[in-house]
Amino acid sequence: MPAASARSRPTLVDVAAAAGVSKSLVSLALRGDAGVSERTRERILAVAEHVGYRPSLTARTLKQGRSTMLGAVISSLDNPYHTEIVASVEQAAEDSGLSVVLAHGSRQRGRLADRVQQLLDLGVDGLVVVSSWVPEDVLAAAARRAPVVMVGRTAEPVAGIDSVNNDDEQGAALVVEHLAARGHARIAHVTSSTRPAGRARRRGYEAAMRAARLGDEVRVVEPAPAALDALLDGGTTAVFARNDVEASDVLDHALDAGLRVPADLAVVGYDDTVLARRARPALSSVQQQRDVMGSRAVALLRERLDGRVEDVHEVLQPRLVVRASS
Amino acid sequence: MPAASARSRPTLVDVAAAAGVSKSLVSLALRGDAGVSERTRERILAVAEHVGYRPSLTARTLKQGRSTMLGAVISSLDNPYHTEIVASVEQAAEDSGLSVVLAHGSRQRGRLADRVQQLLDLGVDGLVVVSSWVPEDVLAAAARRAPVVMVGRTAEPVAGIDSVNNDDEQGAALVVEHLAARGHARIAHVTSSTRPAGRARRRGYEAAMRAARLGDEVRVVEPAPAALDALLDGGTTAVFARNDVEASDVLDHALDAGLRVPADLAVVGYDDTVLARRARPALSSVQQQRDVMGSRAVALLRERLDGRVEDVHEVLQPRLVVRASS
DNA sequence: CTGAAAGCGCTTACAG
DNA sequence: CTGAAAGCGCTTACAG
Repeated sequence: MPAASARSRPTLVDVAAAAGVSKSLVSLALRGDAGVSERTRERILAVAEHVGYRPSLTARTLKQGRSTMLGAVISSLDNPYHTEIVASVEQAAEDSGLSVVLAHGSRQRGRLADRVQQLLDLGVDGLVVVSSWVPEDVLAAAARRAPVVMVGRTAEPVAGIDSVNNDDEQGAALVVEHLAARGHARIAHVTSSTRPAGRARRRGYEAAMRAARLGDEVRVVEPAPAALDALLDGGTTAVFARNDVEASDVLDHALDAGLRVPADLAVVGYDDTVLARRARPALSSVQQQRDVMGSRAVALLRERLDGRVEDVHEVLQPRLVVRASS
Repeated sequence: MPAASARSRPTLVDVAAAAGVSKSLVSLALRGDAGVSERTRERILAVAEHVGYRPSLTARTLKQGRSTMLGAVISSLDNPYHTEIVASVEQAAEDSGLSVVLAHGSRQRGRLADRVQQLLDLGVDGLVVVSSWVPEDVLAAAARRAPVVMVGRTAEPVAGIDSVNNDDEQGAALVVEHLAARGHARIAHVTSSTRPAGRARRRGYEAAMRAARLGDEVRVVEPAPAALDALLDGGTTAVFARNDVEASDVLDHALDAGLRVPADLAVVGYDDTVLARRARPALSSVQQQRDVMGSRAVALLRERLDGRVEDVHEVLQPRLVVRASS
C-alpha cells in the first residue's frame, strides 16, 4: 500500500460501503444507539475494526458544537507545583470522560494570552487556567467564549470566572504558629513576589506574627545575598520563605555561611514540591490540596456547562508538612 | 447580552452579513488573498474585528485536511530533561507557523498509547514522541496515520519513523576521559536503567574504560544504599551516574557517609538538568543539544509532510559540562 | 474584483 | 430496524 493512501484515513463512508449499509447506520452502531440490532452492530464494529476506522474528532466537534476537550494553561512546564495541579485536572477530566489539551507560556506573558486563544480556537469546551500571569482582560474575554476556571488567585475576582485556590493567609499562619511553638521569636519572611499569592502569604505572616504577640519582630526581606546576610547577622532564628524555591535559596545561603539547619536557623517553605523533599535537610513546607484543586476545577467547569451562571470561588485549607529543616 | 448568545461565536456568515458581502469574499480577505481589493479587505477586517470573529480551526481543519498542529508526547511532566526538549520543539514549530499540542502519560505506559491516539484523532499533522515508553507497535501504527519522529532512542530503529538522539556512548566516553584525566582509575558506573539510552551509556562507559586501559576497574552498580556503601568501601574514587537524578542520589549518599565531594569522591551525571545546577556541590553533567533536538525533530516532520519516504536517523554529539562535583 | 456552489466527515432529525 | 437528507463552519475551484 503506497504511503499516500496509507495516510488517508478511512471514513464512515468507507465502513458503510464495506459493510453494505448506510453511513448513518454505521454512526448509530458505533455510538451504541439502542435502535440498532445486536447482530448488525457487531458486524459493523467488526468491519470498522478491520478497515482501521477511527472517527474524526474534527468532524464530530464541528457537527456537535462541542469537543469534550478541556484546555489547561500553565505558566511554564518547569514549575512542579503547577504541573502537579495539571495532572490532577487531567485525572478529574478523564473521570468525566473529557480529555485535556495542555498549553504553556514558557514564562512569557504575551505567549500565555496566545495560548488561551489557541485553545479556544481549537474548540475546547472549557478552560482551566493554572497561572497567575494571564492578564485579567484576556480571562474576561475568554470567558465570553467558554467557561473558565482559575486555579490560584487573581488580584481581584474576575466577573464571570470561577476560581479555586488555597488559603494562603492560613498557610502562612500555620508556619508562624509552628515556629513560635518551637520557641522561635525572631521569625523573618523571605519573599520576592508581588503576585497575589505572594502578597497573601505576606499578609498572613504579618497577621500571625501580631497574633502571636511577635509584632515587633516582623521582618520581610528579599532572597538576595546581602539581605540574607543582614538577616542572619540580625539574630533571626527562623525563616518562612514564600515558596520552596526561595526556601531552598535561603537554605543554601545559610549552609554556605556555616550555619546549622535547623539548630541555628529553621527554614520553612511553601507548596511542598519535590524541591522540599530533595533539599538537605528536607524542608518543612505548606501543602496545598493539589488533587482536590484539579477535581474541583473540573467540577466547576461542568456546572457552568450545565448552565450555572453565578460565580463560585472555592477556598481550600492547606496543611503544614514538618520535616528536618524546622 | 445573555450568556447563551455570548457563547455562540460569530461565523463567517455573520461577518459577511455585517459587511454586506459573500462569505467566500470574507474568507479570501481574511487570508490575505491577492484578488481582493485593498479597500474591501480593510473594511472586512474591520467588521470581523468589530463582531469579534475568530475562525473555527475545527472547520478549517476539516476542510483542508490538515491542522497546522503538531502533537508532542512526553512520558511525564516532572522530567525537566524532557520538558526542555518539548519547549524547543514548540519554539521550532512556532518558527514554522505550526502550533503544538502537548500530551503526557503520567509515567503510565498504557496511557501514553491512549495519548498518541488522541492526538492523531484530533488531527495533528505530525507527532513528536519524547518518551521511550511508547510501545513500538503503537509507534508503527501511528506512523501509518501521520509522520512520527522519535526524540531519543528505541531499542531498534522502527521502520517508517525518523529519530533524533544524542550519542550516549560518546557522552559516557567524555565522562570517563574527563575523570581519567583528573587521575581517577577506579571509576564506577551507577545505573538502574535497562532502557535503550541507559544501556547505551553503560556500553559507552565500559568501552571507554577499556580504551583508557582501566578495563580491570569496570564496576556497575544500582543506586541502592547497600550497593553504594560497598562501592565507597571498595576504593572507588569517582562515579559516573546514568543521569542527574541518580547522580544526586549518589551525592547525597556520599555526603551522608561523611565523604567530601569531589576530594574523596567525584560524581558526574547526565542530561545537565536543573538538578545538576541545584545540587551542592553542583554536578558535572553531560549536556545534550536539546534545542537542536527540537528544531531537527520539527524539520524531519516537515520533510515527511513534503514527501520524503526514506527513514532518517540523526545522532547529535553531546558535550561535558564540568562543575564542582568533579 | 466578487458570488454561488460543492464538499471535508461527521450527527441527527425525519421518513419509511 | 434502516436510509436519504440537511447542516456544522470553513475553503476552493468555477463562473461571471
